[in-house]
Amino acid sequence: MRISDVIADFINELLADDDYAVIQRNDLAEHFNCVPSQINYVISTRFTPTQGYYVESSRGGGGCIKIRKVNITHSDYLMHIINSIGNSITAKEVEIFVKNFLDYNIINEKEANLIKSATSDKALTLPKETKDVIRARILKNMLINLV
Amino acid sequence: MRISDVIADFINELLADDDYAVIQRNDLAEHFNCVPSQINYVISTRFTPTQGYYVESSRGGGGCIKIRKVNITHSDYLMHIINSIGNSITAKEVEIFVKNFLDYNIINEKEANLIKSATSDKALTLPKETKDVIRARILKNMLINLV
DNA sequence: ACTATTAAAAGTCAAAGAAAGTCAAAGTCA
DNA sequence: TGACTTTGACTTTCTTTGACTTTTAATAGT
Repeated sequence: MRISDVIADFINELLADDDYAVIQRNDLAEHFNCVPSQINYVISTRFTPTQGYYVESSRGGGGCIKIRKVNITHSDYLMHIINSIGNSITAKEVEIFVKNFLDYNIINEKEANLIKSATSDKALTLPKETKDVIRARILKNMLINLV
Repeated sequence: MRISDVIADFINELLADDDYAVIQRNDLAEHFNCVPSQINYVISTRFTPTQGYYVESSRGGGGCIKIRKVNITHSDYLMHIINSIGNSITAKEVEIFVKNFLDYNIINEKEANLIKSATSDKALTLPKETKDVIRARILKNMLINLV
């Protein structure tokens, strides 16, 4: 069995008990006898927003990685949307999604406005191709927090 | 948990009771078993004017540090923050702002998560200089919705 | 009372330390 | 051979520590 899968299983086990797993990259790497960056690999391939996870981390003394699992059954509609978003999206498309979420009462006005303003062209002053890619990343990360 | 966070929490607790906290740097350092300058670090990273705190101190015998929480209305506070954000901001700084908004009951958990995820390094995979500039733009755009 | 001295604070700043992140090369396996 | 995995050198971020500086209240000496 791949070491990546072993580590992923370990994290999943932590997540089975609690909906947060807090790990320390170096400790975990030592525990599994691998290089620290392997942990990043595992997270970036198996704990992405598309897969229903939200990850935060902090560096420096006392730093750690926090992985949150989202309760998918709660809103598979949103999960479905998150999965359907490619790696690039326009502001217009975001607006349509947001309007639907509002219609379906998945989010409220305030949340809708937060999403729209975070992903607006006004905020993202970047070259077109980069802009739409970053927008997709932002949107997915935000949506995972609404599930 | 980081010693800096422990100290910050301690000060916040003092501030929860009263609207100012008076501490003695050396005593506090001894109490938490750290060097005195650690207290300065905590204050300069977590109790800055932009975060809504006003700090005074006096040296010499009987000297002390007085931290006051500035009391203004939510919308004034938000406007103040929006104006104080330059054209660039780090994820760490956003986190501290968000923590303060939560403390002030300006936003709820869900909104806090939305702001953090929209401005996280995870979402903004861009070169450092660009990243912090875009982050500032996103944050300001989001905050305007909360005023 | 009025200095001069002393000691008790707090402030500064840079180095060291402790995490995590990135990226590309090398390896593996279907 | 092409996609996925493993590895490691290097980078970035944040925290902790400590030596040195500055300020000022307290105290002692006249």
